[in-house]
Amino acid sequence: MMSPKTARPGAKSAQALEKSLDLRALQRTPGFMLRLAQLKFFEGFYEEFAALGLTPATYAIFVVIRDNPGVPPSGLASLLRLRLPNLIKILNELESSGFIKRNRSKADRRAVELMLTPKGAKLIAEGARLTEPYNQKMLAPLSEAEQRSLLELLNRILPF
Amino acid sequence: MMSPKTARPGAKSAQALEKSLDLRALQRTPGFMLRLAQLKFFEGFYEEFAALGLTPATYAIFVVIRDNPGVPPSGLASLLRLRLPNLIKILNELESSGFIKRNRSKADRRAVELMLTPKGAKLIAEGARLTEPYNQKMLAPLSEAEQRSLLELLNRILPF
DNA sequence: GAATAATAGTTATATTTTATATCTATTTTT
DNA sequence: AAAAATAGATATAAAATATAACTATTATTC
Repeated sequence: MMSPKTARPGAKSAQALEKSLDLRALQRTPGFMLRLAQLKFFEGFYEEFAALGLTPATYAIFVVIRDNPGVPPSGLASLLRLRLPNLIKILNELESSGFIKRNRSKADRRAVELMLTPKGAKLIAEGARLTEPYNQKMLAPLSEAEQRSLLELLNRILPF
Repeated sequence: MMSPKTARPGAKSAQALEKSLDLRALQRTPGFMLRLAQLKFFEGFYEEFAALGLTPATYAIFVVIRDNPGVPPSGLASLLRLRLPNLIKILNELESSGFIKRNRSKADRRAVELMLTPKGAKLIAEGARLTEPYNQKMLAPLSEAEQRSLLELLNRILPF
């Protein structure tokens, strides 16, 4: 078995250095830990869903439209914490790719009602099949009960 | 008492709309909830620490240097999940503002050792006083035990 | 009921954040 | 000694996010 050939005794790899640092203050900082956890989930997401071309944002958009056909862009934007112009850009792409459809509301002709096309419904159905294994991989260090607990605590600190 | 004057019966405010949407799928999606929680913490952070000129990133940088004087930029970058060039830009500002100091390592003259100046130490000490009330505000819906639990679960799914 | 204001959606653009490519100086490897 | 690797830094590109302004429609006000 080959021992790691660290030429100079004092030298430390990035990983070794992390282990030797005093990180206790950051570990007790919820905002920082949330950021790291979120980065981990996003990186994992791109790996898992790359084949389908889904991003975290489009995944959420698809799910909300699927469960709430007719939802307006403004509702979607405020829910997902996206600025409306940035969401519109994404919706334009999703529509021109044939995944969603925009209908003008009859009651208020300014308003737009969003819905999935069959093609969009198929895509998010495929994505949904990857969701469980992906979540399990991300939360692997936690028991089922702990996973539920984490989710519940997160829900509690958020408005809905 | 004035009733909200919604002229047209069918109309819904953004908030009312959120309440009427089916969000159960997203609520069971840890990655999405983590993102929302992180956004909440960041927004709250900017409000709370704006007077000190601290951002989430500079706060973390100060804390790590404070607890680990001599830490190199590369170690800091990998720990905070920042690309080195982006961190360097921040370090340049912090140094030219007199908050941190760069020393060339004697053992390896490529390496840089970071430390706080007295001015920097004072700033993070002031910031530290705001930390507890800020965290309490962000986590207000949770009991003390639940707050500890959330923190522990987050620590468990992360590498260190 | 005509003028005024407000709203939903959209486009264009600016700002900020994040990532990549390249360079110097130094150290390690061969 | 030459070649390769490393730490830091600079310049630049790409991506994400925010602001301003416009159109069409609906609501308000006088």
